[in-house]
Amino acid sequence: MAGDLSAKQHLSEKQQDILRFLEEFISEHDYPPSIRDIQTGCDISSTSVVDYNLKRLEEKGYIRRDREVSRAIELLDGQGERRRRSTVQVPVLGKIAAGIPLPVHPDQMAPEEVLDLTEDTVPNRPGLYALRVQGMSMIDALINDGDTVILEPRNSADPGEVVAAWIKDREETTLKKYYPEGARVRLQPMNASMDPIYEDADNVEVQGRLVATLRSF
Amino acid sequence: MAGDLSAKQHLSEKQQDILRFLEEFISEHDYPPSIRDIQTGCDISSTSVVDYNLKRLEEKGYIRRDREVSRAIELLDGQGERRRRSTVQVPVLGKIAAGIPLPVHPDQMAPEEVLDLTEDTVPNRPGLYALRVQGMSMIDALINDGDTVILEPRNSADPGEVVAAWIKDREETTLKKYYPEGARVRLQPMNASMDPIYEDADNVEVQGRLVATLRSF
DNA sequence: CAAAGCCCGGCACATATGTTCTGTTCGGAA
DNA sequence: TTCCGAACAGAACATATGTGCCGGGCTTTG
Repeated sequence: MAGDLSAKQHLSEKQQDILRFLEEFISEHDYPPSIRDIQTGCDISSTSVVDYNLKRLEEKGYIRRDREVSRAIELLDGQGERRRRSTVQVPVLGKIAAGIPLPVHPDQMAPEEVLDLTEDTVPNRPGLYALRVQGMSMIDALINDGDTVILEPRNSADPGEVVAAWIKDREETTLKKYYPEGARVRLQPMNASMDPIYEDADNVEVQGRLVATLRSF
Repeated sequence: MAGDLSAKQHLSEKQQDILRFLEEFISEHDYPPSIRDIQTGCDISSTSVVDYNLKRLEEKGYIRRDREVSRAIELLDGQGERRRRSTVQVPVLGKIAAGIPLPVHPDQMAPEEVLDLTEDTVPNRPGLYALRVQGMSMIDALINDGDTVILEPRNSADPGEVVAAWIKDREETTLKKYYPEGARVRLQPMNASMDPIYEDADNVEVQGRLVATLRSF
């Protein structure tokens, strides 16, 4: 028990109780409880006891408080890191299938739905949007029917980035790794066992960069 | 303008300003601002003006307030639905590669990292854990090197579910659709163009159910 | 033009809420 | 025992914060 460096510092039962209550309250209300909310919620006899234990929790890196500010409690992870990362709202602009181009002006479209994602899922960049994949035309990009792809609007790409490319003469959008090679472009499937295709640079139009893919079951 | 059921109701510039400030403040502090915070943050002359516009925002379904409670503002989506879904903490328990079994007792392992995910990414079920995929042995499940898989601990599965199955005599974990067929089990790759494999039921051990996969670029 | 309604300013008020002070209780150390 | 610090009780205090009221400018409507 002693000298256990990596272990969480000891929390009294009351402190664990408070921590649980904080989580529950916040997830229910979207704002933190007041000291008296905690008092009644955890059956504690006095506000000073709550305050006392909150101070201990703050010392141990489980919460952060702003003095004099009501309900100013942030949940931390026990090592002083913020636990509740901010979320990013990503509009779902529609479906994508082989032969259907991506939306050209994502900003102007009315989203049919908005995804709430954390930065553990997608990096927070401006203009991100999502599309539902319909059909299996992108199986060579390891993307299946029903998956969701997150894209960042782009007109060009650096070599090696995964892009949504509109191939003009085929009238088709494809997701591939992008390698410009002089007058032509090599488009490499994500599945390393598959062969690349080559197109004239004129024939390829970068429409966006692939940022993430999601699949739920 | 009248009778437009689906459209968002008109928001004054000041109201949009307040809404933006709310988002910004909450994502920065993890707790909502007070009326006076909004006042100074949006350069509004009086608390009553803030209050007035908050009332309008509440009527229009963009926020919800609890009366008499300080900082009790929840963000809604304009149709009365909660916008800030609660997040789920999913521990990353390690890597997975061909030939490496899944952790048997996920609860007891110390996570090397914790993912913060919304319910738009994974359903909130107890015991979820994540693994980083190493190597391309799961390419037939449309899962690539570097992907993250989210699993739910399970000892059995319903037909058609995607499971992590330990195949004893091969000493290998595989992700496939699970179809029990009498004394044997059909394991169907997720890529519909690939053929299923068949194993004796005795030789297959369900270790978990695949809940989601994530890929970032 | 008057009446009505929307939006705003300024201010005082009530209360919601964090803080602090004084004690008390309980174990373990000296 | 005595001493001391951690944890707890209870209450008073100070301020942070939501609310109500009154009035004014502005537009709309008749």
